[in-house]
Amino acid sequence: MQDLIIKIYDKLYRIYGPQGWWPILSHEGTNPTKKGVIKGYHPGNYDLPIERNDIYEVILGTILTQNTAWLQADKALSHLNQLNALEPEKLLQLDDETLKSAIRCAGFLNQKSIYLKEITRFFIELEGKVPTREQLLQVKGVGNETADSINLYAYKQPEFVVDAYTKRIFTHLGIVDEKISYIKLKNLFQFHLPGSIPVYQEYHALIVEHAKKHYSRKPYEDEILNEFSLK
DNA sequence: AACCAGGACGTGA
DNA sequence: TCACGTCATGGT
Repeated sequence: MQDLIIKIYDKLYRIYGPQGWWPILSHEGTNPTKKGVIKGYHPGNYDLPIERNDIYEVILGTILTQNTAWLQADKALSHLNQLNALEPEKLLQLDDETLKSAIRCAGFLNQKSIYLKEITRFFIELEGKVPTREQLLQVKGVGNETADSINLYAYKQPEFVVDAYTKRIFTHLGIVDEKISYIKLKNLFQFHLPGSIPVYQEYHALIVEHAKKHYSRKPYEDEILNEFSLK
């Protein structure tokens, strides 16, 4: 099992290369494997985000992309940027209708407009400090995956991110039961991996990249990771 | 023209 | 805890 988790990572990394997550608007993309939206990815650079507004932008993105294609979240961020609102104090000044129209393309506009302002107030109160997982989970609109995404990609903390794709791939391979909880699956990865921020960041991104290509429509056929199947 | 997208929340067993 | 309905828009 230990080798399995690492071997799968190695193979995905060999195939797809560094993913450059989390994409940031102001950083021009250089990842040729990505179609459509390559803007903002910064493969191989694990120092980002550095600037306060870039950290904030990553956080906004984690909310906007909930159950939504990144392309749409990216558009919403561009709209906010046009409104000069990729800064916490500015976003709070937007009236709700303006905010909703800016993020409409990302769906769930009524909830997400509330969530964005909630997380923004929380972000300001932090005053630059790194939030704990428990603190994040208390913010309305922040669940397990979003909390871990914020910690891993905005604050570079060692929290492994699990998403629907992760569960889909690893249940398909017969490595875990489909009813496994978020926390148990997360702990499985953290137990078998070195506590490396780049590895955590890449592994989740690689899972998403691989799943988009091979797990978006049933029946799932994964000739790439099939050699690791336990079924 | 259904199906899907880098989930979270509220509710009732 | 845990399963289930709901939230919304846009791409394929």
